[in-house]
Amino acid sequence: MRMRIYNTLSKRTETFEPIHENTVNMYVCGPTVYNYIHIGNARPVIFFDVVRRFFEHQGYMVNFVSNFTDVDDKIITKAIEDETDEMTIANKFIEAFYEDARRVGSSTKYLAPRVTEYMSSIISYIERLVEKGFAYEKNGNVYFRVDKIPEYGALSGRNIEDLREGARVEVDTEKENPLDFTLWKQTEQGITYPSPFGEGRPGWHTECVAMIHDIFGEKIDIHGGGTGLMFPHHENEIAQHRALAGNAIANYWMHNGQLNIDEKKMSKSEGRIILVKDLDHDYMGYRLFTLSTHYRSPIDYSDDILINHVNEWQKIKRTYSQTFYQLDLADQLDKKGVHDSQLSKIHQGFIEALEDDFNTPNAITELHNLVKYANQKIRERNTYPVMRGALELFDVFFKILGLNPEVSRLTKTDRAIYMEWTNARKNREFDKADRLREKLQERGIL
RNA sequence: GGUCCCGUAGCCAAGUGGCUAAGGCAAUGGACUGCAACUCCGUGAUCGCCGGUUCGAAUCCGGCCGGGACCUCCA
Repeated sequence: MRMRIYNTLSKRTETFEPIHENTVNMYVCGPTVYNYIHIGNARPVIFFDVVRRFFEHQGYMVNFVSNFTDVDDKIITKAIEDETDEMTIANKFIEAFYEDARRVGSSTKYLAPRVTEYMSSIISYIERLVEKGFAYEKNGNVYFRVDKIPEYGALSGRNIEDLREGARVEVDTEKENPLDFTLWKQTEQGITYPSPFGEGRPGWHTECVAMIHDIFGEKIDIHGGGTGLMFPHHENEIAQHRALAGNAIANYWMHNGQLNIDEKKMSKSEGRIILVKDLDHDYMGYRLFTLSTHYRSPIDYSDDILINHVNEWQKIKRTYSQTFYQLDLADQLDKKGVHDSQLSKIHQGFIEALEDDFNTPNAITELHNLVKYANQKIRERNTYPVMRGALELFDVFFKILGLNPEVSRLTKTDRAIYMEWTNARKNREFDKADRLREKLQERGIL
């Protein structure tokens, strides 16, 4: 079976055809580093990590790139507030981002270009847009001529006419068209960079296309990000790249739905915001929660819903560790597992779910099926080869989903306590058995 | 005002024209257990409402009700 991906640009589910055989070149819009990330920011961090893991599992070589926006008004404001410089703020929150990404189980081993490292590329990209007549300079500011791109709006399902009608009264009369967006901004406050248009800063929309152009040198396979970026950010990226290269930069555009809190969009001003670092629950439970809804649907966060998934994760983890420990106790951990028809069926269901536009909820259903099956085998006697097979399958699923049960081999002490407990129960020494049981529970073995 | 999305059991959620509408959490009955926990087996749905298309609709079309997003460099 081939992978199928819903392409926001065509509004259809398409079979994935890589540009280069067995390779996936993908780019995901990263954060503006002026604050700790919130749980909504974590959704793409988790989801696209799974996308990468699954492609890799399917034998693709994945070149994953996700940027850091480290030049931005919000960073400047934050630097002034904290009486420091922009670089300090950016560095601090880049570190914090990596820490949060690891907390939620996502890999941080990928290329993460920063705007400050690509300034000359961004400037020359803008220059070329001006040369070709797609952009114009006014008083040190450079704007993109939206009218020059007939397809403008195709990604987000709008057209220039609708946008014009809906546009609020624009104070900025410098623009030829209120919909034109800023490529370069002449500024006095905060860090500035020299350019042929004067001292200033780049607008937000050029960095991704300039980086993709520089790093990949051509159109990429997948461009991803949150729905909130579809308009105007991704629309503007496409417009710029159509202007220079005549294509939409990426063959497949993927967008993850928004995360809401209590059915409303997260809002800092209304105090409805939860930072990843402040989430006082099991992060694997949070990851499971995120993956339990299809990525394109909005997802609603509440403490109750999260606890629901934290419990779910506890159960999965318990089954995994019980399978692991029982095999360990029987010295069967290093033997090869047997994959019976039931395990094969579960495995196949899991892969098919993910091939179908990354249907993680259905993949998780197969994980539950595996949990049930493993538990049944634990209760039966002499099923070690199948238990070992189940454990191997758990490992495959966990690797793809980025879940980590953190179970390691029993120590000598662990084994000794376990044996003692078994004996105490056999000898009907229940007081002793209860004390040992408590110990085993503390060690997470029971 | 313009554009668009969603409404499936107490909660989360899959399914988007066709066998008895997946799965999980919670609840509850039973089995297992020295007791318990864990686990296993069982128990739950007029698919927001009304109408239409069709041999057949949760799935398509229309209307209504309810919730939400975007049109402001918010993932």
